[in-house]
Amino acid sequence: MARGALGPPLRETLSRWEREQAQLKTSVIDWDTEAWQRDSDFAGLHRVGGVDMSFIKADDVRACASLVVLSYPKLEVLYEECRMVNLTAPYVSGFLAFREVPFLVDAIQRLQKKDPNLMPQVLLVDGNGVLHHRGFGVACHIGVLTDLPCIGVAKKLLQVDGLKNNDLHKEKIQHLKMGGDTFPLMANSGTILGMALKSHSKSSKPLYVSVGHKVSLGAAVRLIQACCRYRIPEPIRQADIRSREYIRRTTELANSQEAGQERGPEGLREKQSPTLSPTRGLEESAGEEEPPENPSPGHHS
DNA sequence: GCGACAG
DNA sequence: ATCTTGTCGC
Repeated sequence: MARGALGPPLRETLSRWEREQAQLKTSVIDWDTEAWQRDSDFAGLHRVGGVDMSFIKADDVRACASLVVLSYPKLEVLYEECRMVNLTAPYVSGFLAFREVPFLVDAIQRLQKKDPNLMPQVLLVDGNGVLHHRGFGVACHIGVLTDLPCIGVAKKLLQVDGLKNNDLHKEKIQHLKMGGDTFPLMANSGTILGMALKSHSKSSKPLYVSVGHKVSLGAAVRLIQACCRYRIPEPIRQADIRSREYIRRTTELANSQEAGQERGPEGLREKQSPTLSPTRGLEESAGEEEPPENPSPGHHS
């Protein structure tokens, strides 16, 4: 029941989500709003945030949401939070935000309350900004809800508005020579939706950078490049690493308790936040299991 | 029927 | 997103 069995209730949810995106979209600001964005060395920029979520295979409900804040330009971790959450929405391409954003915004707001001095001045988001079916990807969504400058960083091209991952596109990628090289991603309308960026000399795959909120595309690309020690910009990479590790330790703990203890449902459950107010979404998303998919065995050189 | 499908 | 080891190269 991956995509075929999604019934009428989901269809209604999707149109509700579309309306919500359209409404929030009117607040997106796609130009520089901070002085540091206009400075070639980002003078005045000291804290860059990154958010990401990791999931458990064979568990449709529990996931780990992670927020990190790194210093700039040294890219050292100043703040880190990982938290287990209960998902309320499935993943649907074009609606990623409704699956992940509530927990990430929560994390931002907790930081704001707990340690305002560590609030990031810009947030890097795993996914797209305006490079999106309706021009309102997850990076825009978080930006509007938090009022933070946000940048969308996707690892794969979302083929929308005439953008195609075809031979021409792959050829352009081949032509990217050194780290920092880019080419524009132009929609049918002539609008530049984002930039393909070779973020690291040794990576053949580019990043797809797009405006989320309160940044220009030029500043976004420059900052992403400045944050890349490896292919993935360090704030997102650290959030990813830490959330995966958190999941790994959590499932390990669960397994050891199930094996060692006869039955101890109390010890582990305490780690979850008791005060989650799930946004009204799909009630049935926590229902069934899915048989694992068998990917065809890839064989390259 | 075929292809696409951010995470 | 997740399932997964070693391997080739600097």
